[in-house]
Amino acid sequence: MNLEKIINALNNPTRRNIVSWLRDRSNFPPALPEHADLEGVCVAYIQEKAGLSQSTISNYMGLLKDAGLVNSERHGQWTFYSRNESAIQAFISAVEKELI
Amino acid sequence: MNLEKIINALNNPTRRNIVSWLRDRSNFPPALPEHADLEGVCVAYIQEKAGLSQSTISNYMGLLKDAGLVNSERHGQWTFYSRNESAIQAFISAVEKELI
DNA sequence: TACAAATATCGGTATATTTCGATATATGAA
DNA sequence: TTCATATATCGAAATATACCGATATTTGTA
Repeated sequence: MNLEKIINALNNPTRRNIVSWLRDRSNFPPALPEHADLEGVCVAYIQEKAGLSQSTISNYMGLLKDAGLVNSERHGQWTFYSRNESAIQAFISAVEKELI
Repeated sequence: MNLEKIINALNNPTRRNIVSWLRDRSNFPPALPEHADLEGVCVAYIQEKAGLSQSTISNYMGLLKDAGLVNSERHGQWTFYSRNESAIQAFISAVEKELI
């Protein structure tokens, strides 16, 4: 758990939004039928929702992944990102421990 | 409650340390006798503990204050900073609400 | 009033972050 | 193998942050 990296990753409103949006698949367009049973959301959908360039979102997802806040799985040409719930919980606990 | 400002203020290890150190007065040298009944810690003590320049710490305390995480009270030539517990608690709650 | 101490503000340099467009890579399909 | 699609990486410009030393401000005291 790298608190420094996590706070850094969350020190940006779009990245916080992404983590929040990923709570609910219905924040994004429906998955393609062949992806129906896969977890996570592809980069293109996140990009569309965030309204920033493809490269920026790819970079953001890399930061969130590197911080451990999201998981990624590649399936064919797509990378699917989903929340890492236990890491998010651990982060909250760490903030409480460090601050409270 | 400006989450953006707060996360920004906490996106620095020294500033997080300061908020943490302020939990316990005994992290600093004893107060002068004439300040014995005052809440908070003066800038010089915080500076000494942090090991950064006076201007940097003054700036940091301004950021923490502006974010609402600390209170300040001026008494004579001294400014005493103390934690704003309710703001800290509100921040934790906001992070939970936004992320969890 | 003059001085010293504590803190705040200013101006600057080095470094980091934001965000983009262009390009590279990987993969499925024709 | 060639092409199109999805994603990742690169290089750059604009902006923000981390700190510092120097200076200004405030206040108590000689």
